[in-house]
Amino acid sequence: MGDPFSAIYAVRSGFFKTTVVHEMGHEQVVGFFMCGELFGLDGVGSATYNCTAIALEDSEIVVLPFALMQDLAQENQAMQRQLHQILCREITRDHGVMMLLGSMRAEARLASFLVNLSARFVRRGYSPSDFVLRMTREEIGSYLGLKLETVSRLFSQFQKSGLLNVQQKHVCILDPQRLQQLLATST
Amino acid sequence: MGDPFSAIYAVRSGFFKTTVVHEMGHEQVVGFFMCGELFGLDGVGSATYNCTAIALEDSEIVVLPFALMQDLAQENQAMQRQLHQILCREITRDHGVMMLLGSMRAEARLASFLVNLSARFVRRGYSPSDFVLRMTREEIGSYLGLKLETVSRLFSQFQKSGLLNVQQKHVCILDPQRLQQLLATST
DNA sequence: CGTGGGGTTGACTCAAGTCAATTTGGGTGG
DNA sequence: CCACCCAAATTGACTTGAGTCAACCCCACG
Repeated sequence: MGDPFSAIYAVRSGFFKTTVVHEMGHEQVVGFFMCGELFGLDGVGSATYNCTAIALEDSEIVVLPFALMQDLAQENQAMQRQLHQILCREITRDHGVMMLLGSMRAEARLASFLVNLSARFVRRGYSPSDFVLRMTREEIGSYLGLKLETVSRLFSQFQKSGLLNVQQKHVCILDPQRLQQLLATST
Repeated sequence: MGDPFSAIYAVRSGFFKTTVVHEMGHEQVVGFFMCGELFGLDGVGSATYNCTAIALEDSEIVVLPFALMQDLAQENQAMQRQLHQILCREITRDHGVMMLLGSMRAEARLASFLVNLSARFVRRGYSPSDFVLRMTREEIGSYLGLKLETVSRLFSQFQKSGLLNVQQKHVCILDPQRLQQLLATST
């Protein structure tokens, strides 16, 4: 954050979080990015980045100089459309998170988070039901607008009710169906 | 929402809200737009709009066909940059809302909302301290992740503590300084 | 002049936060 | 290789901020 904007970044391997900081040191996670996903888009409009990105494990990224992308977009219509799509998808993604933070109960938030992760893993050819979280409970909580204790309690509760198995960072989803249904649990 | 995407919209006069709907009817306000602001950006990436826009009073809009804007951007570098900036600003704006929803107490959320409105009014040459809300308590609540009763109570509380005067939709900010300080009230 | 949607207020409830004690497990240095 | 260390995670007891439910008021509109 604050660095002059010059490029956007594609995750080649590994796992990242992005955070924004509020007045006076309070910080919040605004996104998690895995292989094949892009971050740094928030800098496009301003002279500097508005987020800080942090690798949650050893990772590799591809640097995409934005000036170059703009030139390509100017020459090539398909490329331009692609670029706009990328920016817009970030907007839509954020709206989803706003929805989650604004109107879902803690239970539904965590369920939504897990369903989302699962979908992203499966798209990459990993198991949809068996994965390792790269982030801490505190980071999950920050992203979901919850305290770390609440996140921990919810994991335990989900486990007790047979939805999944948790062993620290290792999660195994047992009943994806019921997890999905939790999302609809209205306020 | 759901209509085929074709254009973005600039508010020429009046006031709009945009909403997204969650599984099964539950709806949330994701933005308010006044004179000079743009909405409909959420449709850029997909074939259809992801939000519904609703005028909160008699309003006029300028329709900006997106295909046309893309053509212009392709010819003109400054135009292209402008367009990217517009999209990105929406992302940054959303991050701000995520921060608000994820980590601020009810009091701070409403204060933030009022400070933001005030800044936008003053930029348009209106009074920063004296304005009429075009939206209901319920819409404010939906946007801020609060219930309408909570919003109403907060207005009363702010009034009692001399921060502002409220008379239904008419708001008069008495102590902008202290209102600003409320934002820092950490969780 | 009645009607109804929006707003206000009070009493009560409960989901999530806070504080604090304890466990787990990975990583490090002797 | 083992013992220790410490950050992360878990769990319990208690508190509290915001939600819920319900009664009532205000005022714009037909």
